[in-house]
Amino acid sequence: MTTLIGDVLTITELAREAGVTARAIRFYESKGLLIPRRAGTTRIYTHRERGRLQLILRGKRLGFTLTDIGEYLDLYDADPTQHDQIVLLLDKVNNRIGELESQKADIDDTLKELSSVRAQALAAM
Amino acid sequence: MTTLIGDVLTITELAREAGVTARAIRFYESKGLLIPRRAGTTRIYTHRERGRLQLILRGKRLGFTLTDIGEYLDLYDADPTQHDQIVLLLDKVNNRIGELESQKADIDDTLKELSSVRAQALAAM
DNA sequence: AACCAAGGTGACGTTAACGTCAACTAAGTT
DNA sequence: AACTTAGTTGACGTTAACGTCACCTTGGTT
Repeated sequence: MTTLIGDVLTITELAREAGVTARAIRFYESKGLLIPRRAGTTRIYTHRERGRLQLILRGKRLGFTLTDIGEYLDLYDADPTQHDQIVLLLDKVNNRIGELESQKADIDDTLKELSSVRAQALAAM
Repeated sequence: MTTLIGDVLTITELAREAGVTARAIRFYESKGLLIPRRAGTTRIYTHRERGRLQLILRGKRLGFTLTDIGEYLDLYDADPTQHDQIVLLLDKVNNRIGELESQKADIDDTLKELSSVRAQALAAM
């Protein structure tokens, strides 16, 4: 393949950079989460796609489904010039914030319990 | 069925209380995450099983697999009298704590971004 | 005795998120 | 020209976590 000029990547380069397989990246695209441009048939990835991939991976680490992540990504693309869009956007954002806040609470509860388990284990040594 | 006496529940009662299906509870048992006593063939659930079910559900909310959750539950059952067990336990606990801390960091990053999205939406109104 | 609701045990179906071929194409290499 | 190296598109396989029957059993109720 021709070496790409400028700040763009091929699928394998992006895959290695992000620590995922090329198959996974194509799969995300088939779900509409990534829409790279093409040079003929070959996919080319720019800074924008790299950012979106990072958001996808973070969403996965947080336990969201790809469908969830798709809606989440739409928040960034939503056109904030239409009033109805704004209201919808604010609603979605607030919901997501609520979800994450309660997830943080779960994590904090779990961390407390693990500290207690650890303390008991140390006491038994 | 005979009404159970004392602080114990049938599978449907536990299911309703926890907001899951009886099928799911039997499934968790088949994976070794719950081991209720039996009255004949009927499963009976005590305070202990209720607590474990809550831990299972929280683990799921946090995005862990049932296999992960199984190991996690073992941490509470581990016999802390044997030195080797303690060392292993501490290792697992510390790993889990590390995972959760980085998950919290992911959440905080996402919350910041969402706040920014929200601020921009509000500014556009 | 007849019945019925709650519970039990397989066994198969389903969705999500990829992995794994297989077969083909386009672009440099030798 | 022959070969090799990405990259592409189906198509089928796989694992996790249950849902959904279908069929059987048991303990109260009528």
